[in-house]
Amino acid sequence: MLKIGELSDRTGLSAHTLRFYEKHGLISASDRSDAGYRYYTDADVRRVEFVKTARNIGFSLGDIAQLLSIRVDKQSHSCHDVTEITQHKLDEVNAKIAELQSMQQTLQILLDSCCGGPENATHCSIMEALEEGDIRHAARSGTF
Amino acid sequence: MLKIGELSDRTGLSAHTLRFYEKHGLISASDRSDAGYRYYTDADVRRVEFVKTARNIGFSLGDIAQLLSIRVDKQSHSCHDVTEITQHKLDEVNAKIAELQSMQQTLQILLDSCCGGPENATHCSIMEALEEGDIRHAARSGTF
DNA sequence: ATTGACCTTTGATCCAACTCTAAGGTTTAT
DNA sequence: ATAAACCTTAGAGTTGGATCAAAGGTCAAT
Repeated sequence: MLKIGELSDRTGLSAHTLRFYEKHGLISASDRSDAGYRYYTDADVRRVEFVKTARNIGFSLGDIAQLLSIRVDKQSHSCHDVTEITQHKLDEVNAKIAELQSMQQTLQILLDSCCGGPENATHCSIMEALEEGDIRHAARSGTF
Repeated sequence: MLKIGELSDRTGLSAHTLRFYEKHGLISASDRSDAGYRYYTDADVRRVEFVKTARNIGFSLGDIAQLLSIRVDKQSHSCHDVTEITQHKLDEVNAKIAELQSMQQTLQILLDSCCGGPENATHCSIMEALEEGDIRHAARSGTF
């Protein structure tokens, strides 16, 4: 049985983060000491590792909650349930990539248009382009 | 002289957002009525459009503040100053794209490995991969 | 017995870029 | 004169994923 600090050492997630995940229903300690210390079993460790792997791939905590609910009762869920979550995430990622590629192109065009030298910016073509506003459509939604 | 609602109509930015930008020093009204109503000139409109264009490309408000300070005194700034901001943004965008492409690949591999059918998830290869944790390195930093 | 490392909780703070609310004052048209 | 549509401010809330602080309780080693 591991205490939270030991679980933290083992998983590389901070104790803060582990408590945060618990608060959000992703993980829990199998037992508590009289003083309230969390004690984790090997099964708990595996669950935390599962969360960590999913998070590293890019799944949100909400996605992970869904994956965990499948994990604890695989019988009642289908492969389709799992691929649906995965496909949805992939769609999100692809949309974000497309958006960023649009920015990338615009930025590259701007850079290509400007000398980038020590000349003063009175006739800087980047500044002119921003002034004109005749920039290709650039998608924008999420924060970046 | 436009009131904030008229500027909002003209630029497509909400009055809330215009006030928000003002609070953050990006824009301002050239004048105020006795009652405190903001009044905007054509020059103000051009500045707001500049902000909007830069924002649409993907520059952060902080970046835009820098670009604006160049804009008001182009003499004292060089093309290099402008390309530096732009290049920095491009580097950020490229880094983010690389990260997302890593996620994309991982997700695609997972999807390819799974039948996605109505079979129960007892032997789902996606679940197994998450369980094993032997997933290729996936970069992670910002929120997504 | 005391030091220092650990653990507990609730609740606050951070980031960016808004978005909205509350509670009121002003302007314009009828 | 009164209603509708506008405007003002300070400040709170949103999202996601942490991250930290305060104030204290517990435990292992010396």
